[in-house]
Amino acid sequence: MLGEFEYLVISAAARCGENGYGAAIREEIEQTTKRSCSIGALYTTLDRLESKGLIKTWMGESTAERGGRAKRMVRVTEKGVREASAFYREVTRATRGLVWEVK
Amino acid sequence: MLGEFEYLVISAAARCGENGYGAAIREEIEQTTKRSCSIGALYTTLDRLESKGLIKTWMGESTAERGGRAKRMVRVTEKGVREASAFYREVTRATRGLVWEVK
DNA sequence: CAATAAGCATCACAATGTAGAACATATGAG
DNA sequence: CTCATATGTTCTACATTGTGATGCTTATTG
Repeated sequence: MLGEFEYLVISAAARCGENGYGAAIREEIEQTTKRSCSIGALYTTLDRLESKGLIKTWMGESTAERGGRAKRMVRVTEKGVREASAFYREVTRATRGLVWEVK
Repeated sequence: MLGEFEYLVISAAARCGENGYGAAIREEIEQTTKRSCSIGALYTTLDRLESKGLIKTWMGESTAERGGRAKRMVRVTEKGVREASAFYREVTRATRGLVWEVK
């Protein structure tokens, strides 16, 4: 089963779509979660997700911007979608009937 | 942040309410997730959740049933509710706008 | 008291989470 | 043309969580 952070990464990558790459995904995560995501955490997780076949990555070309170094592009695979979906479903099921309100 | 399995355990415990104890929680998890939950996984996690103050456990009294050994009763603390809530909210946020359908 | 049932604790190891330093490569300034 | 600065990625190390197997306790039943 996916871990929670792995889920965050896959979700962010999916949201980024066509132009998903390392640094952008990181920003996306920070925006949606409102907490900081360290560089290391991100790339380590990308490596693991790729080796499990849940995402596919490849080096893009460098762009003509200052510091426009080649980016590591990311795409979520079908298997990745299935796993993410399963994770979400499981969390949803586990929560069914609960309210999580502090009484 | 809570781990995924920790979330399953807290949720199950919350659902069990008054009569939540080790073995019952385990069954609850197996029913909602449809997959098996090993004994070790459960108790190890209960220990960790308790040491983080997310649940409180205590030994109940033994009952007059065959093998009616004393049970380890479990109650989710307010802190536990907050954490579980935060976990759920984060997963929900990360999912916003996504559909998770295999195209 | 032996057999069996229900439940719990412990240990060991695998998988995930997380931070930070180091490295690479692009442009822009002078 | 080379130095400062910006964008991005790789590597390394360690902390936290996930998971299964095995064994220990304490209860009833015959």
